[in-house]
Amino acid sequence: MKTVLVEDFDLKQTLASGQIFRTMEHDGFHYVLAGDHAFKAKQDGRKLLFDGVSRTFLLDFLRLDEDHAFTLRRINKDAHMDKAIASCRGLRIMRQDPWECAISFLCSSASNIPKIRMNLFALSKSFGEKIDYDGMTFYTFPEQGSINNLRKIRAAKTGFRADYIKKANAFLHEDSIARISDLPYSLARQALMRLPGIGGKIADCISLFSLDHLQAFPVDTWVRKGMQEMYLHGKPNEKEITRFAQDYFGDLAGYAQQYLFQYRRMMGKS
DNA sequence: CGTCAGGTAGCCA
DNA sequence: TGGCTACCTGAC
Repeated sequence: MKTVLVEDFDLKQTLASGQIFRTMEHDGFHYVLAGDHAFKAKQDGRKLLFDGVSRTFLLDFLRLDEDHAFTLRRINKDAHMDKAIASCRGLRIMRQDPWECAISFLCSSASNIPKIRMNLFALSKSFGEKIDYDGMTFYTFPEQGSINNLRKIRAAKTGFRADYIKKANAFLHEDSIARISDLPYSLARQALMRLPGIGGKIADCISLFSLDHLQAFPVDTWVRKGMQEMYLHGKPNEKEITRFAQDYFGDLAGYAQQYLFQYRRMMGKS
């Protein structure tokens, strides 16, 4: 078991913030499946115990290489943010693989976390490769281009999203992903939105969680409600919400979104 | 049983 | 541009 010292980090909170879905708890550890990695981790105060991946991978994946206190100071703009930060302080935005992230959020439309999770475990089992880790059997996330059988995509209970997934599989090969990864935020967003099934919200999730565009501000139904109550009032449309958020929170708008959203979920508001 | 989800596309005014 | 609605499926 390896150890790394962490500051302003909360593993549980980070893994449970709706960024990734292929996780499970077992025997006091969090097991995380990401791409073809399987690892486990456990936090004890400032000590983060982990096994299964290199320290380099872990620090990058969990964004432990950034000065998080600085990030939090920059997004702490008002009393709402101050409260959210106080209760979610260790939440980090992870750095996922864009391909897995795209398929994950294609599964997310009009769905919920348990179901998205089920879809992704099923797709991995169907198209990925078996890996035995720590006495358990897991599956890697399918390689780019390999999710190419509509019948099997449907068998993963993806419903009306199945065609979107198949088309994304055809388009998102190594070259196109590399090209999109090199684009600035607004162009990457536009490029992603050319794929069927990817609108503004999903494009923003992919931008924020896998392309290092921390200014991306995904607006889903919960964020819309929250922003309406806290900042905008009336009936703002998605464009107005986004514009406000990016003006107000600046280039870390996505971080602010994660905190407001997570805080709201913790408070159990609906 | 209906209703409803962490959205999007397609259709219509 | 703005306002509908259908869409698979599982969970109340």
